[in-house]
Amino acid sequence: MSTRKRHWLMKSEPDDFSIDDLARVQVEPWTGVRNYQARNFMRSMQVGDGVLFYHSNAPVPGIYGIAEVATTAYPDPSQFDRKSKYFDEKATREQPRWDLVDVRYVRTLKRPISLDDIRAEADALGEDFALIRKGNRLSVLPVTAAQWKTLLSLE
DNA sequence: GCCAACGTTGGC
DNA sequence: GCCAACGTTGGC
Repeated sequence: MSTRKRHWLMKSEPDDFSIDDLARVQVEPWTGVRNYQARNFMRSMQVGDGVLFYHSNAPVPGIYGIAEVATTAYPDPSQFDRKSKYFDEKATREQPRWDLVDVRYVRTLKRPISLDDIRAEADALGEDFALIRKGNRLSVLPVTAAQWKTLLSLE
């Protein structure tokens, strides 16, 4: 099965895991997503899909780099780990609740695209762009090809 | 199934 | 650290 490459935006707190960390390790399992909508987006990802790496809770929140999806979704091991802060006692190996994908480093932006920059393009990005919708807290969200192009033109 | 209480996200 | 927004939980 093969469909066209899709695009996503994934948020990370840089104190926890930044684009520089991804550049160092190259490939990282995107652990800790505990929101069903975000999980479902990861389940629909395909290897090679483009990822905008977004820093949240940062001095300047925004897009700092590009990554790509390196695996399809599989169970997030931290849900079974009693010592992990992501442990979920309702998850079992037979019936996992939470999935993740591995993400591979592609490049760091020459110039980060700040949330302010992104908001300034709200008209071009459209009402449906979840990142700048009021109150949005999704940590994994879809980006259309047109939005991807618009965003990267701001670099 | 409703909804109040609670927890989390994330910008500021 | 504050707080608005929103998701989840659990009593009923």
